[in-house]
Amino acid sequence: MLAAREPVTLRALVEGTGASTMAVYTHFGGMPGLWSAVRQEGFTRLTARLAAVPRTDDAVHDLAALGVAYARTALEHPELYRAMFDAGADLADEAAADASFDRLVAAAARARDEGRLAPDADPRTLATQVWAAGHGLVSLVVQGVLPAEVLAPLTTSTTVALLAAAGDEPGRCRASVEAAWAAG
Amino acid sequence: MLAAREPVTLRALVEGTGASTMAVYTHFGGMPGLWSAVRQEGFTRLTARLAAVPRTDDAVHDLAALGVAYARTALEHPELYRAMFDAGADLADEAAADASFDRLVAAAARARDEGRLAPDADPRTLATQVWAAGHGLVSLVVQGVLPAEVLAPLTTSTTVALLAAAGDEPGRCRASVEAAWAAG
DNA sequence: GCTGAACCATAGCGTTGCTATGGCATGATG
DNA sequence: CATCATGCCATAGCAACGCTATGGTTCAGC
Repeated sequence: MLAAREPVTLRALVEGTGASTMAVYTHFGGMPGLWSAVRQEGFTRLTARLAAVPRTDDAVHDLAALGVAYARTALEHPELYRAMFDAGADLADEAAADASFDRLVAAAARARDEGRLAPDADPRTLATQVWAAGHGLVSLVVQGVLPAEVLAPLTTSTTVALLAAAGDEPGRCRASVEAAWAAG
Repeated sequence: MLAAREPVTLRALVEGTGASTMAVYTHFGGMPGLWSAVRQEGFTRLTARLAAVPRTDDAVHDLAALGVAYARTALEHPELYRAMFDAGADLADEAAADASFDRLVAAAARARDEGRLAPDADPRTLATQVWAAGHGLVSLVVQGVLPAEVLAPLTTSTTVALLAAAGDEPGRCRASVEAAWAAG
């Protein structure tokens, strides 16, 4: 129903499944609980996608590859992505969302430890910047404000700008990030 | 009702106004039309806020000041900001939103023309990057994912990174952007 | 074979957005 | 001045929404 852009109503949901509306309440405790489960599933899929990103010997490439996987996941199921970041929604298992973010922090830390970034660069700050910028671009694309074609080039240049500001050599950085987008 | 975080229902809206539900339909054509008008009002206010940003002789400072005004406006009325970028909503007058963006593009173009940025820097691309990154940070703060305290420093460093990548001298750039946040 | 708990189908409540209808102004026209 | 046309809104009611109370069904454990 999300993919078909149909309004997700309780009655339409159980229609055809042979179950009645009560089944939703016994299993999810109501409509908000169902949405919470949907978001949970979204973050679970996202975490699985990020976990499947292979580790290479280029930490900056891997950091960018996480961003690529993030964007691809979001664009594959835009409605799910919007549901994940829907307002006024509390996530039952916040660890799922944190796990994805921690992977980004770890990649940034590795890039720093391997000498690609300045020694005083904060991986957490950098990861937050990359994530927020990517989230902003993906959000605008997902809801049609920006065309999908600009996502790759804009995310690339923004990521390169952030990493270069953190100490990486711009030319080498751009090569790593562009390789990640080409591979993904 | 937005500020009080009450659910905006048609019946609750007309209660106390002496009018009936039909008034909403004659003036707005229904509930979607009313939300469209709310978003319109949001963009109108945003445009007014950005128009009130004074022009100095530092184009980079002015560009950052637009970002500060944007963030301040969003955080003052978080529910209005969320409504403005709500999914599945078509804006009646798209020119209002474009007007705000054009101010950002103009500021970037001025920075380039005054020699702060590289001659081949594209103002439109840079403006889109700054806007998307700011939108991402503001969105995450507005819905409580990130704490409000990180907005100023993260927006500052991201903006500096993007402008530095576009050719500005990092130290001078940071001074300009930080001055904008201190003034706003 | 009995008991207790878990689960769900049925029916119905209150509220939602929305529409059909009719009454009441106001302003132009003869 | 009388008449009609038009725009606006109050009333009443409809279909659909999320949700709950109730009772029937199923199945594991003793």
